[in-house]
Amino acid sequence: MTEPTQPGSNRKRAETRQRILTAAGDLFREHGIDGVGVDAVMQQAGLTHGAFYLHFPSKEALAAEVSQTLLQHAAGKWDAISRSPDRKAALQRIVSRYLDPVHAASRHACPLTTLGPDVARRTASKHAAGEALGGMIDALTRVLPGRKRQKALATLATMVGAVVLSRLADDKALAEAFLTAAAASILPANTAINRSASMAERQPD
Amino acid sequence: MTEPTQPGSNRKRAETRQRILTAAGDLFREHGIDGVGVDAVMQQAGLTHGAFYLHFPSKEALAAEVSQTLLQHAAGKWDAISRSPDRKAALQRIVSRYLDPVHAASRHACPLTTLGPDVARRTASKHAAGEALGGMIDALTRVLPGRKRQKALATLATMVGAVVLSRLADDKALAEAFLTAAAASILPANTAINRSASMAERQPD
DNA sequence: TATTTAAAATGACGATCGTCATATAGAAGT
DNA sequence: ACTTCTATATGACGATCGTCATTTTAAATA
Repeated sequence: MTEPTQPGSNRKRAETRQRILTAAGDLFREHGIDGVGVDAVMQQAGLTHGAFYLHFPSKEALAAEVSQTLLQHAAGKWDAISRSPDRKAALQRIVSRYLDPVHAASRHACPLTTLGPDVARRTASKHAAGEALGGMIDALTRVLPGRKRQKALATLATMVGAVVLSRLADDKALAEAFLTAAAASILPANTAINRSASMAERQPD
Repeated sequence: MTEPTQPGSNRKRAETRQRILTAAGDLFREHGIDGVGVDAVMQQAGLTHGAFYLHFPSKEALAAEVSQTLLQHAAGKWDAISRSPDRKAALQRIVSRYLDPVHAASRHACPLTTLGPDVARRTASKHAAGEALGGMIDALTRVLPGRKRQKALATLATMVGAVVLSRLADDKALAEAFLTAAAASILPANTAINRSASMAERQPD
């Protein structure tokens, strides 16, 4: 037994690394990647800024790994749900969670909607996020009636756009209207949206 | 004729202001609002950074006005097109231009797709963009079959999301697939997409 | 307990950030 | 030609940016 837990104290090292990663994930989504400095990330992780370079070679590398981690987490959840035998219920669950007003407005909203353009501008982040994005598309394809990939692409676009616009709307009623309109256009007519029934958008007929 | 052009040299002043505005519009869309400094904006406008505060009280105010201006420009174009008697052709024109692969990937893509989250984080910018956003929704409502506002909200979400995802996709084929999938889901089945017919997404059946 | 090793803290670097006080220059009006 | 005004340029401020060399702390080994 020369290595009880790991060669060195590798476990603690990995834990610290993970703390930095989650701190950055929260702050990046809230203020944008360029809106957050390395020192703010380290402070939130409970360390001083100098220790950052013990764990990551650069802020750019951190951004790439955050993009990947955040998106992989979302893709994993979708993947699990999408393997349910009741595909109709699975789709309903994915969509209504994604478009839930509280979740859409929160700091933990999908990174595609809070960091999309930021990631798109960074080659490394873009590439790191590629695989997870594919996973989300696959999960959506699996639960959509017809299982057409093209439909999944359009559906994902509708969901992402609705949350982006909902966050951008200055008026609360409009913010919710984007979400319910997107849900109505994706879900079959009979299934309703489940959470926080707000019905902010009223339309004759 | 005591004021041939304007009281002072107000015309030149307004021109300079406009140059700053367009320079900021280009740079912000390319690098994000937080990714561009005041001096970079002024340099692109052909001035030194100190003169900035002759025209704007702060970078925050500039960001708000840029958001408003860029979105108003887009809303104006949509509004004009949407008043065409041939509503079907108008819709086709708006959608196929927005989802054109060259335009979507360009530096001049819709500010909703390049600056959406940046604007959403800034109260002033958010509020400044509100009216123009309403104009875009109205224009879309006008040309959509049924003229339902709810449908317009979902359609706008699909368009915005498709361009965001297209810019984020690391693979060119996927980038174009998002755009054509969105167009196919918005436009009636018979109308086809007009530009740069690439057909990157192939699907049996 | 003494020694080795790895993680975190400290403090500094050059650059850039947003902001502004001051100086210059050039046009307008007399 | 002389004065007034206003647009722009200059240069500086404190703060923060990303990065890293150096030192301190603490854990593991002997």
